[in-house]
Amino acid sequence: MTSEVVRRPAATVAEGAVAADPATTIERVGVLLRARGERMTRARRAVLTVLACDGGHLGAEEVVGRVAALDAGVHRATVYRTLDALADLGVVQHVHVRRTGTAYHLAHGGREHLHAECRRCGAVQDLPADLLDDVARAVLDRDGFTVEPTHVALSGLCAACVTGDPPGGHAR
Amino acid sequence: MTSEVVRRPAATVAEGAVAADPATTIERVGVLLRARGERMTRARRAVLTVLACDGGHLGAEEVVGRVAALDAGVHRATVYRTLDALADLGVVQHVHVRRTGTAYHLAHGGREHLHAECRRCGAVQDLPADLLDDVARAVLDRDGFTVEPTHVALSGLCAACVTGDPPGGHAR
DNA sequence: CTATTTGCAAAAGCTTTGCAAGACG
DNA sequence: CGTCTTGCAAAGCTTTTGCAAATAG
Repeated sequence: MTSEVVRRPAATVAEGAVAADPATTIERVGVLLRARGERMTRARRAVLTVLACDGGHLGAEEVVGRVAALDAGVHRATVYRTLDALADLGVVQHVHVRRTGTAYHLAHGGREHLHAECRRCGAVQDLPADLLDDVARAVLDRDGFTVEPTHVALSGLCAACVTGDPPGGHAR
Repeated sequence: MTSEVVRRPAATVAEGAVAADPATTIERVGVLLRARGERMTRARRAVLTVLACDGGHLGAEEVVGRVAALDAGVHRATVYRTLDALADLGVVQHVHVRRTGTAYHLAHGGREHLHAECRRCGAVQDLPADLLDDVARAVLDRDGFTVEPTHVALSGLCAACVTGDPPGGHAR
C-alpha cells in the first residue's frame, strides 16, 4: 500500500522562496517594499498576481495584457516600471529572449533554472540550474568574467524544429 | 543540406583579427552571390568593406553609420537587408547582444568563437569556440535541443565591473 | 501630510515593408 | 533586357520619459 507518496516535484522546491500563491506573494513582497521605503500598490499587486499565477516566462507585453485583463486601470508604462522595481527588489527575474524581448518570472528563493530558446519556433525550455557551472568557473578563471547563466537564454533548435517541421511558424 | 560549399581555408584562422582584406572578401562573396543568382552591388561592397575592416562585433546601426561614411548613398534599410542577405549566404554571422541589439561580423572559415557581454558596461568579450561543447552535448542528450553557442552572447559581469567600478556607465 | 507611484501621451531606438525607380549580369 | 536591389518614407514594435495628479503609509 502506498502509504505516503511524498513525491515532491523533482524540481528544486526552494525554501524561503516566494510561493506561487498570489496572496502570500503579495504580502511578502509588501514587507520587502516597505522595508525600503517603497509601497505596495494596486498596479504592483496586479503584476505580482499575474506572475504568481502563470509561473512561466512572460514577455513584458504579455504581462501588460494579463494585467490589463485583471485590472483595467493599470497602464502599460506602469507595468514596465513595476517589473523594473520588482527586479531591483530581487523578487522578479528577467531573461533576455529573442522572441518576446524580455521574459519575466518570479524569482525562486534559491537557484534559478536556465533557459534555452528555439530560434525557429520560439519555444522556451527550462534547463537545470547547474548546467553552466563548469563553464562559468572556466570563464572566471580565464578572464575574470563572471557569467550569470540565468540572464540570457541559450539559443538553438528544439527537438521538433531540428527534424524539419516546426509546430508553429518561423522565428528568427 | 550538406556542406558542399567547399571554400578553401584560404587563411588560417588563428587568433586575432579576421584579417580579411576587403577586396578579397568582396570578390569571394561576389562569386557566392552569383552562384545563387544574386548580385554584387555597391551597397553590399560597402557593407562587406566595413565588416572586413573592423573585424569586431558591430551593431547593425553601427554598420549603418560606417557604411554611410564610406558611401553616403547607401540607405539604412538597405544595410539591414544586406546584412540579412549575407547572413543567409553564410558570409556574415550575427550574435544577439543586449546593448547593440544584434552584432554582426564576418564568418571565419571554420569555427566561430563565442561571446560574453558585460551587462553593466556592455563590453563584449571573445571566448573559445569549444567552451560550450560539453554543455551542448548534455542538452542534446537530455532534451534533444541543439544548442548553437555562437548565436547569443553569455551575460555577466566583466572583471572590471565585478570589482565595483565600471569604466563607462551602467547598462542593463 | 509628504514622498512615492501612476496615467497619459509622446518620443525614442531598432527593424521591417511596400513600391516604383535603378542597377547588375 | 529581365531580375534582383535599392531608396525612400512610413509604419511597427518594444521600451522609456516628463509631469501633474493620485495614493500609500
